[in-house]
Amino acid sequence: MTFMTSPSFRPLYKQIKELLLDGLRGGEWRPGDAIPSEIELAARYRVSQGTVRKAIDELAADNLLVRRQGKGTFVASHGEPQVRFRFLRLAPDAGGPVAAERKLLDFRRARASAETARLLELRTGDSMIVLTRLLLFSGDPVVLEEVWLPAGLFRGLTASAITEHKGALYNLFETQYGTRMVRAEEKLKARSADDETAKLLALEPGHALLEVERLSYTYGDRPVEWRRGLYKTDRHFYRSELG
Amino acid sequence: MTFMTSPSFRPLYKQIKELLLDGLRGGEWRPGDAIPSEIELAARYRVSQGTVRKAIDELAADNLLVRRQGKGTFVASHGEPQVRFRFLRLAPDAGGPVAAERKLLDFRRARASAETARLLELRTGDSMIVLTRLLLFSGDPVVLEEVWLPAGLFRGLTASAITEHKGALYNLFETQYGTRMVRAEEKLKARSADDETAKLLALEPGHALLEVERLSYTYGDRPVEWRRGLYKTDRHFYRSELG
DNA sequence: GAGTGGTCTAGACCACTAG
DNA sequence: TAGTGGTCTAGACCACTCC
Repeated sequence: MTFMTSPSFRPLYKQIKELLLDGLRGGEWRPGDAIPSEIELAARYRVSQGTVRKAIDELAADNLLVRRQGKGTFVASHGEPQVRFRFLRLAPDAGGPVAAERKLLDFRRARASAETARLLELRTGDSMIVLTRLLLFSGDPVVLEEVWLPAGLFRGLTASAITEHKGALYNLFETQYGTRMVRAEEKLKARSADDETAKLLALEPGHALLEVERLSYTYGDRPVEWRRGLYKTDRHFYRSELG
Repeated sequence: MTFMTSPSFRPLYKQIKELLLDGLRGGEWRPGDAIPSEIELAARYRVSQGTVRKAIDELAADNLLVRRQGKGTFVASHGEPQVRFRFLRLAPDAGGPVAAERKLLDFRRARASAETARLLELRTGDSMIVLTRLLLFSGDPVVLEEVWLPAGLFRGLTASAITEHKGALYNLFETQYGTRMVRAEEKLKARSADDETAKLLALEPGHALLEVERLSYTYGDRPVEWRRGLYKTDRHFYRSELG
C-alpha cells in the first residue's frame, strides 16, 4: 500500500491519523481506554507498523493519546492529575501544593448572545448553561469565573451534579457527557474590580485583576466552552511558556 | 552501531541530538545557517539516516532547527518574521498588522541584586546591563519594559547599537553577540500603574496593567535575560494557548 | 538532473510491564 | 514468558527546490 501520486498528495500516516481521530470523536475509544496495539492497527489498516507509529506519534504530540511503554497507548483523560495543570495556569508565589476548593455560586440557563454564538459556532438565541463559581486556595477566594456551555451538549447537567463531583469540571464533562476538552485559547487583560467582584474576591473595588477569557475546543477544533475568569494575583501568578 | 545494554540505557538518537546541540552551542552552525544533510551527518556519526532523522525531528520540535523540504535543515533564527510572534504575545483587539515602534528610554549598567543573580545563575553584584524601553503601536504607548542582561555576555553593547538596529532585540543579540534565545518562561500578574508608569503609558495612575516577568533561556537551559514589562491592555490582549 | 528532506516498508532486536 | 511500545537499520521511492 504505497500509492502517492502527486498532486494534492496526502501522506498515508496522515490518513491513518484521521481514521484514529474518527475513532476518538465517535467514542470508539473513550478517555482512559487503551486503543489497539500498533501491530493490530497496522493489520487493520493494511499499512506497516512504522506508519501507524507515526500517526500515533502525532496524536501523542497533540496530547490526544498517551503512550506507555510495555502497557499500550491510551486515550488522554482529564482524570490524570498532571493534565489538570495544563489548563489551570495559576500558581502560588510561594511554592507548595495547590489544593483548590470550588464553590458554585450560580447555575442558570440563558440564551446565546450574538458574540457567544459566534465564538461557539452556534446561533444567536441558542440555549446555554451558565455557571458562576469561585475558586479558593486555602480558604482565600482567588478566582471568580463564569462558564458558558451549549445546553445541547450537556443535557441533564445540574447544579448538584457539579457540586457533588470530585475533580475538575473537565473530568465531569468527559466522563458524564462524552465531551473531552482537547485544547484552549486564552486572552488576558488587566482590569479593575467592580463592586460585586470586589466583594466576592474579598478585596477593595478598583483593585487590579487579571481577566482571562478562555475558548475551549474538543476533537476536530470544535469550540464547546467559553469562560471568563477574574484572577486575584496578589499571591498567585499566571504562568506562560514561550517555546 | 547498535549497542544498547541496559541499565541506564540512552538511545542512540538522543546521543546524536546531544552532538548536534554541541554544534549549536559551540557556534559550529549559526542562526540562519544550514546544517549538513542527513546523509552527511549519518556518515559522520556512523549511524543510519533514520537515526539522524529522529534526532533532528526532536530539535525541530524544540524550535532549534527548521526543516525545509528540498533545501535543507537550518538553525532557527529570530530573523525570520514568524518567530517573533512566539515571544511577543500581545495582539490587538481589532485584527490587523502589528507594527511596533521602539523607543529606548534608558541604558545603564548596574550590579545584580541577590534576586536577579539567583534567577540568572550569577553572583550577587555581577555587572549587568539594564535597558528601559517603550513599545508603541501606531503611536500609542502600550508596553513599558526593563531588560536585564549579564554584561559579560554582551560586551560592547551600546545604546546606539540598539536604537540603530532594525528588527527585534533578540535578532540583535543572536547576530552580534552569538546568544540565541531559545525559550522563555513568563509570570503574569495584574498591577495598578504608579505615577511614573502612568505618565509614560499615557494613562491615569491606578489604571490596571498587566505585569509580565520573563526569564529567557539559551541553548542548554541557560538563563540569560530577565525582563519585566507593564502592558496596557485597553486595546490589546495577551494570548496564551493551552495544549 | 542532482540534491535535499519526506514517506513507507520489512525485519531485527531492546526495554518495559504484567501475569 | 508473552505482549506492548521503543530503537535501529537498509533500502526504495516520492516531493520539493534549484540549476
